[in-house]
Amino acid sequence: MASKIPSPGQMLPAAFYMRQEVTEIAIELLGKILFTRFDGMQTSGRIVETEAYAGVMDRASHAYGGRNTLRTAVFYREGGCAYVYLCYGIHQMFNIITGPEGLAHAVLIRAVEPVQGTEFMYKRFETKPPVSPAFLGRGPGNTGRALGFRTTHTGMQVTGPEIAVYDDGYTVTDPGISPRIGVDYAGEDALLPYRYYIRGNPSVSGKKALRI
DNA sequence: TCGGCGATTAGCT
DNA sequence: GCTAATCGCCGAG
Repeated sequence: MASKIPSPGQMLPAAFYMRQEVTEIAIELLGKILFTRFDGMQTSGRIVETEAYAGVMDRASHAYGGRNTLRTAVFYREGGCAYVYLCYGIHQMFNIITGPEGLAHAVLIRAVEPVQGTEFMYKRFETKPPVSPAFLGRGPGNTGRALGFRTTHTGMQVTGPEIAVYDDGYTVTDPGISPRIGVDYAGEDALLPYRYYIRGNPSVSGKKALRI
């Protein structure tokens, strides 16, 4: 599936991210191409796993309870900008802020299937034994690393030129749906069916460490 | 100012 | 199944 580079297609406009329904946006992002160009390296991957974070009412969200700090201020901006944060001191997690200004919704990109620039991705991993390309974008930490995201990219627009999302015509029918991963601290909100993925895709995370 | 901890991952038992 | 790695954030004091 990742063997050929798709035509660029149409970049999703800013209006796509400004809609109210964050779960709808998270589902529609499945199958789209996420592109980055950092430090002269162009890389892209097909989004195969996302999670929705529903603003100040969602205990799993960094904006829960209306929290508004230096780190989370970007949540309250108009949809269409990046939120990249450091997790466990190691992993750069890439999110897209959605909804109108003030709503504080976000979509976490949890996995991509590498499409373009895999040689740069391998370089970013300084990878040891050869692994399948699918491994490079499996899970949010690996996705952030493969595509070169850093926390300093927070606030950058995802409508180009450094970050962009394209629709190349790939369609997803019957996406998988489950509770979000790693948010047990969120109580009842941890049970919300806010994780979406392309069934059977080898880059989707969660499956027992099959590190091919 | 200080200390606990996290939207994770990989490697070892 | 268990845990180290690793550091900025944020609530407590």
